[in-house]
Amino acid sequence: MKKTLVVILGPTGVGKTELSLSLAEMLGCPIINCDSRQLFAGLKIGTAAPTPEQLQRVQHYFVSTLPLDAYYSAAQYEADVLQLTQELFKSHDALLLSGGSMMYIDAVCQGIDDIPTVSEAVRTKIKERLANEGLEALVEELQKLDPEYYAIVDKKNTRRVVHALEICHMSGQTYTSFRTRNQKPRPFHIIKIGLNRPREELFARINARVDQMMTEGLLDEVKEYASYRDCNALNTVGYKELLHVIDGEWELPMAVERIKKNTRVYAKKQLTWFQRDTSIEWFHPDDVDKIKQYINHKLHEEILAKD
RNA sequence: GGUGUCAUAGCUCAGUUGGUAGAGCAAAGGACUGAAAAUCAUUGUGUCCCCGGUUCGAUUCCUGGUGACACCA
Repeated sequence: MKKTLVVILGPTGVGKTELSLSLAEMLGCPIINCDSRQLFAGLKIGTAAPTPEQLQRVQHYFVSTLPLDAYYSAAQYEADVLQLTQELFKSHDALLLSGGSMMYIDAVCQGIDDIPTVSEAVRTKIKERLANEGLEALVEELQKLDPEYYAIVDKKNTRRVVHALEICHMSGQTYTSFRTRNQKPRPFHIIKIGLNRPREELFARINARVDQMMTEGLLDEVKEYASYRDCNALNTVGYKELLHVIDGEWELPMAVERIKKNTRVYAKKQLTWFQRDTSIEWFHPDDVDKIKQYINHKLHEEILAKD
């Protein structure tokens, strides 16, 4: 029988965690976390990570497994999840992948191109040149080294330009040559369940959740890990704003408002990304029975199709 | 009841010496392939409270009304 990965996705704060637990119990399977920040140990309150009770209810993978200063990427996540699913599918017909990190979901479901990992030396070199010569100089060089990517790249987006240039230097080839955008085949079926609510409802939940995080002690959590401020893990909504408070630059109420706003913006960004994916079947998180019915229907259908 | 001030974008307000208006916040929409909760970029038509008057023309000036606030009774 062909194995199935059930993906639960949606904007932050929509209610993925609770529904995933319920589905995991129905399917008798563990949950693979697909939230790029819940991966880091320590970021609990601010990422709304599953609670100890929830972790007890259902076995989770990739929650709090990385040190804050770890280098990690969507590509690494793809490899890690594929390896894990290979193991888990030996004892399960269905697995649950739950989270809102768009690129991580795509990495698992479609794969991302095989691009060389940039060495520390190259990364540092380009970084220095960016500081000394400015973005425009790098854009100009990219035009020479990879005109095809130059034509389509967002020339104001430092990250994109720098990364393309890093790859050119790293490999001696164009960045374009690695960008096949081919969809990689997976040895399992994929069902995507999208969760969404009316915008007002979603935003009200987000605002309330931020207040809740503050009463749970988010400020202390940020203080505790403030020394990791330069790590990517801390470049996260909720953490970056409160670091300004710790530094005495912002008043707390203002920071809380910013966290709410930035979380709302993030939620919208997620929805924009997901909207392009026509394979997603959308539900309101409260329609638990409907969702269960849909999943059972799909699982059954795919068993029949396979047999 | 009297006097005064105010009424402009979802909110707080600016402004137009009379030629139908713009900031902040909020909001909306978008891009995205090895840092992605990251990074980048786009978007302001609103009965200028209502009826009338003056005027070629009123959101702007004037009469009246309505509402809010303040003060005096």
